[in-house]
Amino acid sequence: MSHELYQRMTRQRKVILEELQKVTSHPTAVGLYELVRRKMPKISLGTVYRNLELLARLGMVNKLDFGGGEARFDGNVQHHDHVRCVKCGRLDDIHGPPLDLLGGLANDCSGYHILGSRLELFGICPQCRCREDNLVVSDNPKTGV
Amino acid sequence: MSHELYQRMTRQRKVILEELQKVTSHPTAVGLYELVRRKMPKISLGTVYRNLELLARLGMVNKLDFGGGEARFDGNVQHHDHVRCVKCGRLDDIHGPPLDLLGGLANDCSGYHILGSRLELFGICPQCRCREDNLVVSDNPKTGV
DNA sequence: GTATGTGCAAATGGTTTGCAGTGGG
DNA sequence: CCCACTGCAAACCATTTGCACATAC
Repeated sequence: MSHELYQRMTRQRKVILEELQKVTSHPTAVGLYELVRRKMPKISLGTVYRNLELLARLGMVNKLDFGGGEARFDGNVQHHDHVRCVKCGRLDDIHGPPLDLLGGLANDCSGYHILGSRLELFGICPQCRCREDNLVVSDNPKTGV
Repeated sequence: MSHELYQRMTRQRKVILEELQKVTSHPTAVGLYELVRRKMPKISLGTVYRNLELLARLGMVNKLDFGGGEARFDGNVQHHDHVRCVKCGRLDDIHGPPLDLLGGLANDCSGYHILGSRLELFGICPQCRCREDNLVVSDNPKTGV
């Protein structure tokens, strides 16, 4: 998306990108920090934040910043929509045809120059529906890992 | 939405609700705090936050918590979508037919029990387009007031 | 060699909370 | 009269930033 280029591919930047592309779980910055620390124990959280921000600007990762406290990150940069669980905050992909709504809407947006759109669905995730039935699951909704 | 009821209609709660319903500008908590202080100078920011949270739980106001730092609040509780300006953070209503997308999507959402949806468009607002042409506007994007 | 990147720790900014006192019903 | 609510200030938590050192190129 941007034409800015990073200057150096540091070991840290490489591991951060690789670990994020390896998972499908939309980790938070802290969750990814914990993943990356397994490979590189001395990395700092600040470095993870700085690199995620840079990679997001470069369009190499997606920052999913739908309110609710923490942002989540996605190594899949193709446009796709998401579903969030209102109970645990878990975020999943929506598989299926992308929603192209811009055509019909761009005309009546109070004079805005429309650049893009984002759809968030919310509901109860399968895990939380199970929990309601007293079944145990092992995911950690807090860090998204 | 919720069946919880507040216990007391305090002066503070009343003014907060009235001031929010009076404007169409989707203020932040701090922006609303400043509006309310004109009527009630000794009110505290914590009280504004506590009441906004309660009123949102009761479905009497809408909390618009699309990432990007601060949440914004809307006294109009009818469902309607929003456009956000990527330059100044301003948030406007989308006037026009509501987007009912749930029907076609609910089937393929990874087993989620879908409760609702929210569409955010983003672009450049009329004010920022003017600013690019060196015109002056008086809005305060910071507080949304 | 050198500017960019890192680790660390402190700062920031929006929001929440503990507590002692207030007031709505 | 009493418990929910308030003002105040401190705490919280995700994120950002300043600084001295390290390292990719």
